[in-house]
Amino acid sequence: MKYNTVLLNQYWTDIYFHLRYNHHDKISHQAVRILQLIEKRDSIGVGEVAENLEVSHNTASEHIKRLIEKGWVLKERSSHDERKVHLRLTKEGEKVLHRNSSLDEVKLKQILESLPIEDAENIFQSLQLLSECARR
Amino acid sequence: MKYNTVLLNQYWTDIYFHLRYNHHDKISHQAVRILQLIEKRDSIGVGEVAENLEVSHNTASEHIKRLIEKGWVLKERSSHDERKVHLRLTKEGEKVLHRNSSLDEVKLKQILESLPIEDAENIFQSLQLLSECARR
DNA sequence: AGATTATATCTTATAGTACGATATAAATTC
DNA sequence: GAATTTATATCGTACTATAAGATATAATCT
Repeated sequence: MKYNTVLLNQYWTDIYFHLRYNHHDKISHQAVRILQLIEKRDSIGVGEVAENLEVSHNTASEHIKRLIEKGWVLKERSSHDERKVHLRLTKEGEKVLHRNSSLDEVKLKQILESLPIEDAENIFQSLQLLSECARR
Repeated sequence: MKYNTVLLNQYWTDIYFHLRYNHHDKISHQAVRILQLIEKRDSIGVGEVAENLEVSHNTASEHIKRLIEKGWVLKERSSHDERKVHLRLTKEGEKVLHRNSSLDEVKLKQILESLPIEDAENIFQSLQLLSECARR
């Protein structure tokens, strides 16, 4: 069977375009990427951020400094190896990331509640399955 | 019935985090937003871009100038009203936007082909339905 | 003690973001 | 047809983001 990934992507981008948050955060491209990385990874340091964004370690260090100044990220030194840093999001950082990458929960709920239960459950199960495959 | 939109968003962001493109485009936050807006709207001018991004018209005009310089956007004057501008994406602009908002079609295809046909079809139909609801 | 690793800071350079003021040119109103 | 409105463009200015090389520091490993 041939799958129409082009059409699937059209659905995907339409959903995000129409259901995303209308926020007023002043946030840069790299800032969102770093926040995402920190949230999705169990434990991550400055070097791994640099590697992932494909920028130099000093650039990554500067980015993180700015995110800490904004109150979105916390830095902790590893107890085993005091050179290493563990990054994690603050509550505010989680909120900012949510507004910049998730679907608006009010809009989402309205749609789900307007659908027949089996359709809503299908959406839920489909995304669950796809996310599990995506994580390998 | 209560829907767990928080969990659904976790699936959503996991999917995008793991299946997005690893691109090397140097692109800013606002540039992606404007490209998306131009692609999703039938016809859009400078003023509407400004309104949508909630920036002043001169700022929007500057953004668009830069996108034109990069070869991602084309500007055409309306034939009915020569003051108005119609913006549209170039082929290259479409590609850049795709790499910055869509799911990697190779990764997506691999996953869909690894699933039972009814699961893949369910994913397809679920996203189709959700996108239709999102567009109203 | 010396090498390596992980991160931070300083300097410099370029691009992105934003807006007020002003300009232009087409369309509309009086 | 002169005055006004509308849509967009440009100029000047200011501040932030992005990036990397050079250098520094401090912990850990050999």
